Amino acid sequence: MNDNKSIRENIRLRFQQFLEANDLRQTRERFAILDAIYDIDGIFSIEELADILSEGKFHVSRATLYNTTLLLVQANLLIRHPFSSGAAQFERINGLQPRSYQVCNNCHRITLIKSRSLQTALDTYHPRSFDITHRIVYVYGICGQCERALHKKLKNKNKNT
Amino acid sequence: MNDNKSIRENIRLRFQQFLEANDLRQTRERFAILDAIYDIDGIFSIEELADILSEGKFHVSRATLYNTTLLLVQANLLIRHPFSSGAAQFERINGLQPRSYQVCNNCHRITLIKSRSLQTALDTYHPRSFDITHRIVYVYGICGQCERALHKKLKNKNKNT
DNA sequence: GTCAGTGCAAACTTTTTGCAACTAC
DNA sequence: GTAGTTGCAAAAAGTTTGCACTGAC
Repeated sequence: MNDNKSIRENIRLRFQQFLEANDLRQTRERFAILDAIYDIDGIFSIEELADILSEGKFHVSRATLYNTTLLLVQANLLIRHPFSSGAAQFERINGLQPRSYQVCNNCHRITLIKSRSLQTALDTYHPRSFDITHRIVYVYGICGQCERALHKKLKNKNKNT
Repeated sequence: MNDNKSIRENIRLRFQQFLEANDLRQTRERFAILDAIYDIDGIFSIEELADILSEGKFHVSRATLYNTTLLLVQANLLIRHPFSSGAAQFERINGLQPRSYQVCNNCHRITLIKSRSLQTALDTYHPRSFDITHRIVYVYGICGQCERALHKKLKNKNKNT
């Protein structure tokens, strides 16, 4: 299937339109960065993005990476996650569908939630005088694996008292 | 109403329980920071938190602030937002109720959404083997004010062509 | 040809770390 | 008394900025 290819074309077109609408130039760097981002499956940092690009023999400076990721976030082609305290973490978005993540407070593992009911529930929310570009849900908690580990730990602790 | 006071007591108790459960010490600093956070209404940075504390004549080092905010996030008494690229932005949570935010891509203004339907929709989501502590929804888009401004700008641009 | 965009490196901001002093348990 | 915590300051990590050069329009 060349579904993936057509998604890319669509993404590139949307970025192009965004640049035109905002009187910004269509540079090789900007499209190379967009392409690199759509090569990455999942969450990445600026550092990792720079690595991907240089592997592909395309060098861009830090300044340009920061500048372009900011533009992509504004263009709603990229999201910025609230995880971690160090480097910013990004993830590409295809656009309109709401994305939901399950985040474990303990092991910090992040899982994409694919709940039909949650999706439709979000779709039904329509605020007045606010033009939605995308929605993200974070469900924080303790995953099954950590739950069992913590439970075991607690049991051992009480035993020793 | 002393509702506020009882919420505080409850929060302090929950932090205390969290510390005990994790074999962590109950220090003056930790509770002072928790108190300061619950004095702040809305989003704040580490810097602002330090200011609030020193106004209250309580000095704590950066190291302790970073350490304690991390603990509070783990204890689900504090959330960390994905906004901005510089300093981390935090906000207290009372706990169980899901929180929803409307974020403007243009002016970056953040508004708390109080939608009954959105709340209940989120409440109906129950994943298997995942113990939810809290949920946050971010609805990104363009606010009415920016919408009008951008529209006007676009009109002027076309006029000049 | 002009000026927005880029690269580079330096500056700056934010966060983390090491170690001595302190204090909760 | 013994760790876990804290403060301080230094180091590291991450991001922004200034300026000269380049290339999109």
